[in-house]
Amino acid sequence: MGRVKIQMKKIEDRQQRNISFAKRKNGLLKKAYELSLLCDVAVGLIFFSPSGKLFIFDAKLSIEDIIEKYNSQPTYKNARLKDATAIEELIAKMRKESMRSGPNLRKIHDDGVRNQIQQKKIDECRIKLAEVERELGRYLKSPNQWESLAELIDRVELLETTLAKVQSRKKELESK
Amino acid sequence: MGRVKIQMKKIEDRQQRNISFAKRKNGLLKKAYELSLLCDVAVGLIFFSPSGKLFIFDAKLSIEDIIEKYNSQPTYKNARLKDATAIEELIAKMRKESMRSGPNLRKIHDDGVRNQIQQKKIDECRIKLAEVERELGRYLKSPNQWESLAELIDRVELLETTLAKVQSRKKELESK
DNA sequence: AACTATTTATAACC
DNA sequence: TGGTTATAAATAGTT
Repeated sequence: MGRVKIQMKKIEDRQQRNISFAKRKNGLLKKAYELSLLCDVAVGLIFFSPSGKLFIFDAKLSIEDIIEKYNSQPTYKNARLKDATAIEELIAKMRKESMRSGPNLRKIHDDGVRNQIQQKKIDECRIKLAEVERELGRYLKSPNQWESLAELIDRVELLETTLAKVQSRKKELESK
Repeated sequence: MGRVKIQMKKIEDRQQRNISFAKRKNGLLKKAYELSLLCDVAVGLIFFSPSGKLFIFDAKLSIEDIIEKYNSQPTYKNARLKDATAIEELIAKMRKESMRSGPNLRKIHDDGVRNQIQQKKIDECRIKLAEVERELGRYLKSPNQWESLAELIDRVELLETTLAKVQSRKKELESK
C-alpha cells in the first residue's frame, strides 16, 4: 500500500526499517483493536521494536487473562498447529502472489515506568485521532446522513451508561 | 475498506460478525507476519474466535518465549502514572482538530439559511460524538485501568458536556 | 511530521 | 461457501 509494492523480506536499511516499524506498528494495533471491537473477541498482542522494546496490546481481556487462557486451554497445541497450517498457507499464497509481480499498549524496557504508560496512551491517542480525522472527512462528504432521531437516542443511552460507569469508578477512587 | 464504511462498534448480526471475523482474522495475521518479516521483530498474537476458539500466531520467537520475555519485564506492573499530560495534550489536539473542521462543515446548501444552521449543529454534534465514541471504545474495554483520579474527573466533565449537548439536540429534534 | 500515489484490505454482492 | 468488485484504508516514497 504505498508508492511501490515492496518485497516481503527484511528491510535491510536500518532507518527505513525503523520508519516502517513505526508506521506498521500503528496499523497492526488498529487492526487488532478493530477485530476485537467489531467481532467482540479478546485479542492479545506482544511484540518488540527493532531496538528490543516490548509492546503489549490487549482488548476485551487483560494480557494476563489472555495468557492465562492460553495456558489453561488443554487443547491449545491443537489450536496452534491448526492455525500454523493456515498461516503457512497464507504465507505460501503471499509468496506466490509476489512471484507474479507482497486500549492498552504498553511499551516496556529502558525508558522507565512513567514513559511507558505515556507512550501507551500516546499510541492509543494517535490511533483515535486518525480515526476521528477520517470520520470528519466522511462527514464533510455527506453530512445529511447524520440525522435520525433514533440514532441520537442510541447515543444518549450509550453516553449515559458510560457516564454512570465513569462516575462509579471516580467515586471508587475518591473513597480511597 | 469495503463498499461502505462501517461504524466502529460491535457487529450485532451474528452471521455478519462471523464473516467479518474470518476475513479480518486473516488480515490481522498477515499484518503481524509482515511486521515481523519486514522489520525483523518478534511478534506474538493470541486471540479468540466469536465461538471461543483459541488462535495463536508467533514469528521470530515461539509464543512461549515471547510470553517469557513479557514476564521477565514485570516492572510495569507496579507502574503508577502521576501526570496525564501527554494524553491530555493529545485529546486537546483532537478537539482542536475537530473544531478546526467546523467552519468547513458550513457547506452552503440550496435549502436556505435555516437548514444550514441546523445542519451545522448536526455536524458539530456528530463530530463530538465521534470523538467520544473513540474514547468510549477504550474505556469500556477496561474501565479499571484508569489510574489517575484527575484524569477521571476530566473524563466525567467531557462526558457530561457531551451528554448535555446530545440531549439538547435530541429535545430539539423531538419537539419538531 | 505531512503528504500523495499506490497498493492492500475488506463490505457488499454473487 | 468461496470468489468478485467497488470502495475504504494503509502505507512507501517523498518533502
